[in-house]
Amino acid sequence: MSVETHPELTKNQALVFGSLSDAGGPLTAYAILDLLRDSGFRAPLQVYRALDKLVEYGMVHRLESLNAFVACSHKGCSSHGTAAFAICEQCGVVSEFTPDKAMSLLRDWTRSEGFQLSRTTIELRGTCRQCNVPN
Amino acid sequence: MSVETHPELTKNQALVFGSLSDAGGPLTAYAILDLLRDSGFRAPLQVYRALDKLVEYGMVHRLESLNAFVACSHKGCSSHGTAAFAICEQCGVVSEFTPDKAMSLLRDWTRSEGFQLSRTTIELRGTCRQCNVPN
DNA sequence: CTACATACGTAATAACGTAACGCCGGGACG
DNA sequence: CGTCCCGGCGTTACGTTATTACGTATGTAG
Ligand SMILES: [Zn+2]
Ligand SMILES: [Zn+2]
Ligand SMILES: [Zn+2]
Ligand SMILES: [Zn+2]
Repeated sequence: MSVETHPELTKNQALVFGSLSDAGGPLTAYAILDLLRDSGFRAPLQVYRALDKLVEYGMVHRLESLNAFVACSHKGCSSHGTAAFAICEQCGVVSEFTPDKAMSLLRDWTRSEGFQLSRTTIELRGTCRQCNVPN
Repeated sequence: MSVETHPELTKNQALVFGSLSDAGGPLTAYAILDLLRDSGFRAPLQVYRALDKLVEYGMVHRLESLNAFVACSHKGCSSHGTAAFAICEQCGVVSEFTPDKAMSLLRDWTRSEGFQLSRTTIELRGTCRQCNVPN
């Protein structure tokens, strides 16, 4: 993986990334917009443009099954491989992990099919340990 | 049109499933709606309600990264485990496969975390063999 | 008959996402 | 210096995806 030291964030990118980091969990683009109205945000595009860059930089991940975005849980966001997410349907907590062995098997399949892989989405839905306790 | 096996489908469910089967690939809910206007469909909810049931029956899968739906490629739709999808970004072809070994590793992770798994989304984006030919 | 469950039809609205326009500031380069 | 280009930005308007709310019809159990 190339070591992507990435340029200073623009003001809007920093605001959006700050919102996601502070939230400590997933936010939709429109939720971010609402959080940033006091900072001058007025339209969805301002959020989506910043999110596009942050995703490109690997600092933010998109959760396809939620139509939401979450700050990468890796400190400093040094580049990492494919991320996977466990999403609790009770409490909404999202845990990011790196499914290296599973990815290796998926890549075996893509190679055998001649499929050139560019991006992988792995999202597990269920109930986290906290929400599982019988009470 | 298409096969009907499995639970007795209602008229609307059969129409939606037929559209997806005939398409041989993913369709959005609104694309299905347009296809079925001549059959009397007038509103998105008619499509979404049918899709909900078809997904519940395992006859249709939702592609989260496309906001689209696809008929299960297992003819007869005998029950199967978690499905995974390779989506060609050039030609749009979607290949369904069963990532049993990768799922087993993902389940190892969920067990170790006490996460109770209910649904899994695995979607690979890239370029299929056809679209990869040097030419 | 009543109560409940399931499917359905329709209208309206919410939630998510993008196209198109123009403006501005900074860097390349003649 | 002037001019060109380009990335980021702000705004309007629009397109796409999904749900809420309400009412109807039908079948079945008690
Ligand atoms: Zn990450
Ligand atoms: Zn939880
Ligand atoms: Zn399937
Ligand atoms: Zn292709």
